[in-house]
Amino acid sequence: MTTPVIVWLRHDLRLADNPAIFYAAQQGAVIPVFIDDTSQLGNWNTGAASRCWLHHSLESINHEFEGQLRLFKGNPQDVLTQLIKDTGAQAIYWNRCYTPHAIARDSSIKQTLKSQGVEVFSYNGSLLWEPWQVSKADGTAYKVFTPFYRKGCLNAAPPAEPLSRPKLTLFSEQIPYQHSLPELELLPDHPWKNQITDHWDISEDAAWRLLRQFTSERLSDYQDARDIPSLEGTSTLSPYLQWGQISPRQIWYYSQQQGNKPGLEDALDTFLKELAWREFSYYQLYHNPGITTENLNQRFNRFPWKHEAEQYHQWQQGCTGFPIIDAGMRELWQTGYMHNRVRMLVGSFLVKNQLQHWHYGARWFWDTLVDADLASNSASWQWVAGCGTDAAPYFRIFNPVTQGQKFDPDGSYVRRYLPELTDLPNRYIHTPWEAPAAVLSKAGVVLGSTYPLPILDLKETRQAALEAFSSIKETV
DNA sequence: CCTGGAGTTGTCCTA
DNA sequence: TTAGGACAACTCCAG
Repeated sequence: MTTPVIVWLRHDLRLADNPAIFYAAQQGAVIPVFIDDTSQLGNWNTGAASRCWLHHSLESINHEFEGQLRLFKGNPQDVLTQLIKDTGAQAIYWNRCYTPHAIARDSSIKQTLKSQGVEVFSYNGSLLWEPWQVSKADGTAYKVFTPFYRKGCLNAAPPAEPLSRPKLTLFSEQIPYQHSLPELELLPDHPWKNQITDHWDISEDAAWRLLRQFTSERLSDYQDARDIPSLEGTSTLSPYLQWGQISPRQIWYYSQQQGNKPGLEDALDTFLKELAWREFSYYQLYHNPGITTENLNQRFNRFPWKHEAEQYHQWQQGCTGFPIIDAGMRELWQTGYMHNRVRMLVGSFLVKNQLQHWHYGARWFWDTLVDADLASNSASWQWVAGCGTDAAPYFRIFNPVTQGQKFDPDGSYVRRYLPELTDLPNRYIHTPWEAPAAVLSKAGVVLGSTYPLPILDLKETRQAALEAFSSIKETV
């Protein structure tokens, strides 16, 4: 029997286009390993919704490994050292992670294992371009998306072509201290977990079904449909990307192949640009590891945030009295996902109408999103708050009523998540407080009882936000 | 070196 | 009813 080699899986739970598995398979009997890292990831341990997703991902990929996926819990350094000793593995393979703590953890482990004579091979399995390979002519990092993408990325060497799914020889000996999946306790002891996973088919095959369906049926309408939250206009591939059930390279090349038809140019370009936004988030996090907690624009360090526990709670629970906001927050709670446009609206509401710190929004999203991604989450919250790279201008304050009327004109998104408003006519679906008493009563709506009254005044809070933003201007 | 146009996702007021 | 301008400051980048 050949010497076994370890593949340490993290955010790359797929068999195809997985460089670590691909190259390990050429070397010997593969020991696929997943470790629930209980050391600490800098206060960013995997959130509850993501752990649900992870549970099902591991279950699914374990089938692909014929039940030979080895699960552990603990400090990866310790687990791997022990495992190498016990199995006689001579080499370990992994695909890179790009969050600050993972980079530090992996480079330390790499150094230690190498000093013990173990070969360590790491690959890019989750980005189109390595963050250190894209820079301006003067060598510094881009700060604006469009030149980053158009000049920096598109003029660089193209992403590697996806790798095929290798034939594997699997290591089959017993490892006495490995865990079963339930022993990892990834699922919360709460019925909420079922709501989340009922909405998703979690596997590498499911990711591909989604991509094929998206490119064949939905790409052509992507430009317009992606803004309408009641439609399935977006790809919803984000959680699969986050856990690596599909790779960005697979999406990049497959969608270009399928979208290479007259009339699809613009839609394809817009879709690829969304993948590039994911890249840009990782790029920003790599070059500014502090963005998970610190304002990129330090002027915001003196922004007069308020923290009102009750208002925060109303936002979290989707009880603000603004239907599009509440529908979004309840979509998040029920499905672990929220439509992109609605994410912007609830973000703007928390940060600008409520003047609460973006940290609170980022934390809640981190815990409740199945696609929670430290890079995208941090960069996007800073974007909404106005303190990030290429941020939304301070005066861009979304009006939840106007946005609701524009992007959910028939209220079908709102009604899906707020059944208590089902019978309200379209005319009042985004402004129930303006409905005459007779209309409310006919619809069975009692404001303040079956559905909340608005918790704030949009006009006043908008004005307060403009003043707060003007208070931190450089010239003042 | 300087100069000027452009930059993910809006809203409100005025004419 | 609809279109246009105001609402900052700053970075990137082509000329």
